[in-house]
Amino acid sequence: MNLWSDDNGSMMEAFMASSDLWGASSSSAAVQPVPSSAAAASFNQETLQHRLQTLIEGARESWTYAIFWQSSDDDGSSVLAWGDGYYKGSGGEEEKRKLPAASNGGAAEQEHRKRVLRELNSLIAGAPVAVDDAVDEEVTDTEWFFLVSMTQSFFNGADLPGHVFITGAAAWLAGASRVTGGAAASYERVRQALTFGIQTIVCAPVAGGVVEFGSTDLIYQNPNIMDKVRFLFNHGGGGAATTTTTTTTTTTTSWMHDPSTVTADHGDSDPSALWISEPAGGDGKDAAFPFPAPLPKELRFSDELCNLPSGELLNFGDEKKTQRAAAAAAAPVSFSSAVLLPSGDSDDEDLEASIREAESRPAAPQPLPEAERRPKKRGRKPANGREEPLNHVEAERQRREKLNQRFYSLRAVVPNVSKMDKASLLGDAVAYINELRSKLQALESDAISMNAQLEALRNRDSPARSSASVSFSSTGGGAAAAAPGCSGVEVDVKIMGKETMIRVQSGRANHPAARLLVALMEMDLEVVYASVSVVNDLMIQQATITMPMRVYSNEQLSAALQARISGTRRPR
Amino acid sequence: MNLWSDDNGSMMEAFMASSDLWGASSSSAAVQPVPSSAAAASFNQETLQHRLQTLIEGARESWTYAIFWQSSDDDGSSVLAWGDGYYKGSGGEEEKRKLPAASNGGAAEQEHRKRVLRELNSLIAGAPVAVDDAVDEEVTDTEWFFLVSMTQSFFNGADLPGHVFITGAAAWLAGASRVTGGAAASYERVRQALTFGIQTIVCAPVAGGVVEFGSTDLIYQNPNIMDKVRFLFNHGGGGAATTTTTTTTTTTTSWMHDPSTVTADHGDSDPSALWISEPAGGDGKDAAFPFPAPLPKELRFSDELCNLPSGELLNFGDEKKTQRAAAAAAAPVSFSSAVLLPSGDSDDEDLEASIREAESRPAAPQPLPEAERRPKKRGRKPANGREEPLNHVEAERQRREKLNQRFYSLRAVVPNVSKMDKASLLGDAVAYINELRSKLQALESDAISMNAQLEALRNRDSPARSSASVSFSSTGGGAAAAAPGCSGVEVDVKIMGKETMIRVQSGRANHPAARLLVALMEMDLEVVYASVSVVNDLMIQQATITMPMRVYSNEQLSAALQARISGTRRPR
DNA sequence: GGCAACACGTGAATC
DNA sequence: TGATTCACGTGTTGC
Repeated sequence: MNLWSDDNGSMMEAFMASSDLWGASSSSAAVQPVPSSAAAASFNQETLQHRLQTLIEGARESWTYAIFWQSSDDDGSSVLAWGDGYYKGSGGEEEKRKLPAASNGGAAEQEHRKRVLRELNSLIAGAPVAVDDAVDEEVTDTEWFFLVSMTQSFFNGADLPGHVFITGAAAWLAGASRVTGGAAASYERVRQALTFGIQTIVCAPVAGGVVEFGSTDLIYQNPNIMDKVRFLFNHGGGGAATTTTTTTTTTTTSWMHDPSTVTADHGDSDPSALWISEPAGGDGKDAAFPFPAPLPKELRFSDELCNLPSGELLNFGDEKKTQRAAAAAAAPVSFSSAVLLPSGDSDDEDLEASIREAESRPAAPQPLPEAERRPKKRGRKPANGREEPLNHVEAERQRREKLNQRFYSLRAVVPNVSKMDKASLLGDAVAYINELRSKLQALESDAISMNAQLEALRNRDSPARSSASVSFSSTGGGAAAAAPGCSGVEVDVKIMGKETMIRVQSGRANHPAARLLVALMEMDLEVVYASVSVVNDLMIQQATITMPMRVYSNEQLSAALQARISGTRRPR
Repeated sequence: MNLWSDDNGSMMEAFMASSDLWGASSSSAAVQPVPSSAAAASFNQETLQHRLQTLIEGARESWTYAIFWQSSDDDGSSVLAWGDGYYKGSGGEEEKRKLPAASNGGAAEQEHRKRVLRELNSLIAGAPVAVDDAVDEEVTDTEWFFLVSMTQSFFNGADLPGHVFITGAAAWLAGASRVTGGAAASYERVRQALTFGIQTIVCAPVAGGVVEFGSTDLIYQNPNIMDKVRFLFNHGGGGAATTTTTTTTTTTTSWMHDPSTVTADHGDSDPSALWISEPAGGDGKDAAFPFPAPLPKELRFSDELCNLPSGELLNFGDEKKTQRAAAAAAAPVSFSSAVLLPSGDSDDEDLEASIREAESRPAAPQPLPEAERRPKKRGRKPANGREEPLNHVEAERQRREKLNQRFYSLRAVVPNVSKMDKASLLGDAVAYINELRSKLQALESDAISMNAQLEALRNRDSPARSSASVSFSSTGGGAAAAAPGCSGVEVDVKIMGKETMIRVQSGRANHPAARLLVALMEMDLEVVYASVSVVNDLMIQQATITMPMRVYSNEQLSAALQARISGTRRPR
């Protein structure tokens, strides 16, 4: 039941872009005014709309909606306001029947909703043309909840999104229908969601705001969707380990980067956070929901997940797939109504597509449906005639799926990914690995030297030390007047007992003094005296350092300093 | 000029697999016997042959041959012997003309070579049938060099491959023709290569042996091909940072994992080693060689390399592309001769393919060839009729190329990749990142605790000081002698015209000198004089800097320095 | 409308 | 021989 599928996608974009007009609308809905929703267009590196859609549509759970709450903290107090949203609707056929009967509040409420929608529609369409009978469809609870959300905002950490944004800790509320009196219900938004039939609501902090998504189903915590959030809403800030679980019924368990587990199952599990599922509760009122209670996570085996039961990994949101799923609900209906309302006639002509979509989503327990699942390609030539390629196509689909899954995982562990595309991700991953590695190397050498110092300090009580030797540097060796191609940095080191004298002659460019001192710092050598002088373009440094218990040899020292001073790397 | 293209590839495999017979052959070639070449078939996770071919064929430079020297150190002494090889030949048309005239040694040598080849051929074909006139083609120098290589082996680090294998450091010898008396010529293999017209020879250590490849062209060092070596010859051992440059004419420069640079140009440069090109020399006798001297590396810009001049990144060896290139030389010739000899008639019927291959390899300077380059797809439906998709196809090709390049780079920095496929690579990369991260975290906490211990031990000797400690060891601190705000750092700044005098008085702990100088560096203030002295536990720094055009005010400067010196952040 | 990025179906090659 | 991986050309979407 997909609203604004591709057919009216542009219309929806206009709808979203014009949301700043809403504050001026004479909407009679009892909601607070929108503070500054003009931010929707300012976040433009791929439309938010599309990312939300990707997030929701690709998931194997059936999420109902997704919202990006955008922070606009230009003024002192931060405020989260509607950034963008995507409404998918719940499962499909039961929504129309169930919800109006349940808690819709009767005719008056419906009339109210319709009136508001009419006004909104007229705002979008520019003129109030022919939208009257467009909204005589019933407005479901979740639709209404979603639409009303557009008008809401949260100041200074207020309510659930605000809290998540301030604390930087994600929240996953599931099964709240059974604990309406619980702690989470203190949030107005959660309470509201509950009354409108949302059973699961998740808020995750992202760059510049909070992503909230929810479902009328009971969905237990799983990391994949959080990976996806991080991937799609690339938040460089916040750190990669800020997510935390908060559940209404279970204890909070945060799990940060346990490498053993991640390494054990080879990157298929979420590397940044583990969501402990709540085993109890949830009388999943939607019996068709494919993941009963302790959803079958794929922590199955270590090396490769090539031999998965087919259909297990089909959860990557992509254009075609979204279209495919959306095609089940795309119905011939008047244009402006299609924007806000799902068409009532769900008996569409594209029956196969809906069937396929319905049976490809629930991870089919049988190994392969094989003969069914007609591909029903959209705009491709089927090359029909063989039966072999159908299987091949499926296999290839799964291979791509797996690859994308891996990309998600990689994205989740690499911070500061510059762009969203795969090539950049790979490049950034490489850079990140190198950064990590060099950091590790630096730390390791630090640790070694510290260890040596520690040892030295400990052993200083017992007077059995071997110092005294005075050796001369090996680098310069008299001639060595800046060999061709070399960097023109001369380093002389004289170790004299506990103290060591260092003389460095270099150019004056690139801050050699800072380099020398940083190098000494990183080797944990304390400076007792130093002088820097510049004559013409030559810089001459002289330093005396203390090195209790000769941690480094003469050669090590001079080589290290030489490298650090003449190196291209700029210490920071 | 592709020997053993796909058409006779199986024949070539048989040829290679039967190489253990060679020791028993009555070959009259003056070469040492092969010790144990039966290893060719033991390295089976993708044929070596194919990987060598991929390595060579995909590169943008025109390599002539590639050899895998396999180590068989089952017995105590290690020995490198012929593992597998791939011969591509040089450019093409000039080979036949130039080489026989140059140094072939005349008719006697030719007769000798032909006789050896005949024997080899007869060994392969099983019976000496009709191979007589097959080898009346001239045997070029490089072909001969390659073939003779099959019979060679290197004991215990002897010669260039042995040395590379023992030291684990790659070697890139280029332009050696001008320095025949140089150090590299002490290697017999290099000398031999030179005499047979090889101008560039590269040896890289890989898992279980050494990959050697060479060219009759002068090819300067570039990291891409090394990435590819690492990717194709997945060496889990050896570490990813073992490569080192050795050039006959320039000084050796090794460059290990400089993270700043890698981060700066965003993973497009080779992350593991930088090959300094030799700017001089190289009267590139092949004028058509596309990369003149300081080959245009892509260290061009920082963020993304989307807008490359098209055709820049075409260097990934792949089946189709290899086939395409090979098709240029596949000529109708007798079977057994085609195995060892290129057919003489280079005027092939597949003219378009050769043209396309010839003009797609040299990175075309013009933005896009546009109308030319007929796709000439092999088994695909062309959907001809439009002219738009041709460009699209090219763009897509380049996108894939870039992605693969990134995969190579990633592969190069991730050790222990379990399998060769992309999905495993990604998974392993994720695991590796997490491993690194956890290691780093552990080390960091170790460092903190060690630092605390160190501090404690140091303070035990002279219990008179808790003053001025800018200790960042927030962990053990206890009373945290360094109260926030009063860090015990005094900064005086006097701006006097262009020069500015700075005086800093602080504790001696935590390297305040380094902090000061780094702060100055980051504000881009050049030091003309500085002195650091320590009296008791007090450090007094004095510095004179130049500040043309008063960029900072007195207050800004002193505040910034105060913050940086007393801050907890340790500059790196 | 060009262009970049992506997923898809498909042919081929490998094990 | 079936499974799996890969690159290619193509359609599509969003800027």
